[in-house]
Amino acid sequence: MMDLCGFSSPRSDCFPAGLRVLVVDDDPTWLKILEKMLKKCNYEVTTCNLAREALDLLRERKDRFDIVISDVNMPDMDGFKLLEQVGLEMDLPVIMMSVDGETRRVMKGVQHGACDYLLKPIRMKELRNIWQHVLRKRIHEVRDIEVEEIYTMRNVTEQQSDDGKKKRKDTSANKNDDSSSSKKSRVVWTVDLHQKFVKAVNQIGLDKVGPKKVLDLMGVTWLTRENVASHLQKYRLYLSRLQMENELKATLGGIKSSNIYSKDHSSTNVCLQNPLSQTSITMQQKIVTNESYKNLNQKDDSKICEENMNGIISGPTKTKKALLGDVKDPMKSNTSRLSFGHSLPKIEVQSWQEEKSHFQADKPRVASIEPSYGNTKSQGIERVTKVESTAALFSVQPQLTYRHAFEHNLFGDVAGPSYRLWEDELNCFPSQGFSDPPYADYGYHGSQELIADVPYHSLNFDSDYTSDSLEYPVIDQGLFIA
DNA sequence: TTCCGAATAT
DNA sequence: AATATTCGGA
Repeated sequence: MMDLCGFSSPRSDCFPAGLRVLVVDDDPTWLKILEKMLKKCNYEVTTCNLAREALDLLRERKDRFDIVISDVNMPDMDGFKLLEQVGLEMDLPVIMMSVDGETRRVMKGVQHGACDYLLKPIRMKELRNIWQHVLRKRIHEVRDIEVEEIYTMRNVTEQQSDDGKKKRKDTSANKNDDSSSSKKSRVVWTVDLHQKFVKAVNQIGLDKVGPKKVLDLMGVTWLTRENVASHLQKYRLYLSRLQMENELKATLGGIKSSNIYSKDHSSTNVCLQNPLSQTSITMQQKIVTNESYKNLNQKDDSKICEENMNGIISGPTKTKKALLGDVKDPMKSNTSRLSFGHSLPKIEVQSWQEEKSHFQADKPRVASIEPSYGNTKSQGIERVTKVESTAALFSVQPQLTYRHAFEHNLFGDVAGPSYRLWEDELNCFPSQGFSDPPYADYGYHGSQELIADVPYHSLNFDSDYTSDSLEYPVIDQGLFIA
């Protein structure tokens, strides 16, 4: 087992004690109460009644705190915003809290990366254990590094930073660290990241995009232009493919039936079903790429998107929030559903040991899964550091990928699905299944697993999660769909 | 020189 | 499949 004291946790000597907690709440009363309670836990407490202030504090010295506890409702800045910023900039575990336990909000919190969500009134017993999140994160970090080491053992030489180019400044937060020597971790384009990307692209305009501009706009320090370029390339491919499908559909007789690519694997084939489109598209792809890309440009793509979305999403396409809306739109295309009707595949938790050996064997870093959907040869879910591949369910299957993008989410490594904050889309959640989500009342309180032998375990969670056929929303990851 | 993007490599 | 790297050309 790991030597828990091994990782350079600041003050690892007496670990849980002295945990540096930043509490953010606009209500001074709560602030006081929390402070008191936290101090009773032997934590080192800093309070703050303004989110912005908190952010400043955090930015000032990002290594000054171990964990943040923040209220959700605050006048100066939405708690979620804060959460997001923190996740982005320093990657500290953040616990959210609020009085209401409204499912949506909790979910939103979790989706935004909260590692826990506490309901007020908060009691001691809920605070006593918050250090686990810090620990969990550390474990993850260590593991990530090990994994990377193993994974990239070979390409050691690497580019020596020859001249004084602007080197990425790398927030130690982002495990992008290339410390020690030789690791160039691959960028994982999480939904989150991709969102930023698309947002930037849209802002610039398809006609004027370039990796550089996008990179700048995205403001993700550790990304490189190459990263973006690569992604952009793929994105363009995606767009043109998208457009071609559109054209095809149009050609084939304006049947704008939404269900064309419906998931019914075996069902009576709809006249437009894939075989044709598939092939012809692939065949043409190369040729058309450029052209169509340009066309796409000229057509107002929001239109296109609308077309695509018609019927897939219930209700009219919302145009509010243009940016974000547009962002996801293209991805919405007929290639996916908003929700799908299978229960979440089962995740079998592996122990650290097992997993590790997996890596060493250079075996697929994939948890055992039980895909419940059709034809897929997909692996369904990954719960490990890198996402190697997403199921190639182009036409039909939505995918759930569990990415480490959610490192610090509530469930530790068995993260939530990687759908992400499509702000307005929470509507799309199949409400029935969620009346009693695991998030709300599940807690880590009292869980000992961390210090036990199976750090990555999510005991109860698992059963909770899988037992019922909760349906999960699928956010199209367009791009991630091959 | 820096940036692009297609092609190609991993 | 997803991302990185290369390389000829603006």
